[in-house]
Amino acid sequence: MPPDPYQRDCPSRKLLDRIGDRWTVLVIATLEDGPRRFSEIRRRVDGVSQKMLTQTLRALERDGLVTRTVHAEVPPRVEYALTPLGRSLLDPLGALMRWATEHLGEVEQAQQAYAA
Amino acid sequence: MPPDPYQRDCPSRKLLDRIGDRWTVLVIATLEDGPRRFSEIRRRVDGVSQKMLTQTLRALERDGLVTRTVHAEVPPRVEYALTPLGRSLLDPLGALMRWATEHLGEVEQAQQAYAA
DNA sequence: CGGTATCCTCATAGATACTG
DNA sequence: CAGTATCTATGAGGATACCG
Repeated sequence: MPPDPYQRDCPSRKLLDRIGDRWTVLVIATLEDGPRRFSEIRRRVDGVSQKMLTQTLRALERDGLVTRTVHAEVPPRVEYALTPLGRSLLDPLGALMRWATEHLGEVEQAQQAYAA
Repeated sequence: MPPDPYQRDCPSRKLLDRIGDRWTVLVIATLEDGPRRFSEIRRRVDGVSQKMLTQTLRALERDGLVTRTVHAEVPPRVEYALTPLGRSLLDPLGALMRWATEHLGEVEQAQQAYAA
């Protein structure tokens, strides 16, 4: 029996939740073109708090989507990069982001029509 | 300037949040093969409360992704169906669900490795 | 620089009860 | 059947302070 996110206790539902998470989507996309430092990601993903970014990155690390590399320098430099598994998420998440930006106008029109 | 979900106040970010929502994903997918009644959707999406399902469906209706049709019968029959705009989300969301089910095993392995 | 720890709040999911 | 209304509590997430 394959995983079934329609079932409430199937682990795939939790996974689906996490990969659709607001910060996860943007963080993964940020790492598309190569390793990035903590502060670079934070600047790129406007509005993410340090706490949430740390939390999101830890979860991605645990799930094997991202690696964390500490360079022994002063000041410390920490770089995050996508694993092959993480890279395999780029297409699905990219499609989602593209949908949101491309269809935003239609959605806003629908909202105005609905208000009336 | 196109919508940019990296910006905290861009409406596309809210939209992205909503289409990645746990219930939204499953509800949209449930409507893939045609109109469904409220109770059918509720049974299919295991664990969703009446409140959350109503809320999710209302949001989808407002955003122009789903239509709501009340059939004047006793007992009342209410059917939900995807609009063309809603159908255009099937591919991106389907890809996301497929990713979650196909890579669940790898993620779980990574989690076990991380624990050690 | 890149965190961790703590506190606090406020949104929202869930449970429950009621209705056209 | 398909909701609405109300209450509660839980936990996501922000603010702040401190640390290696």
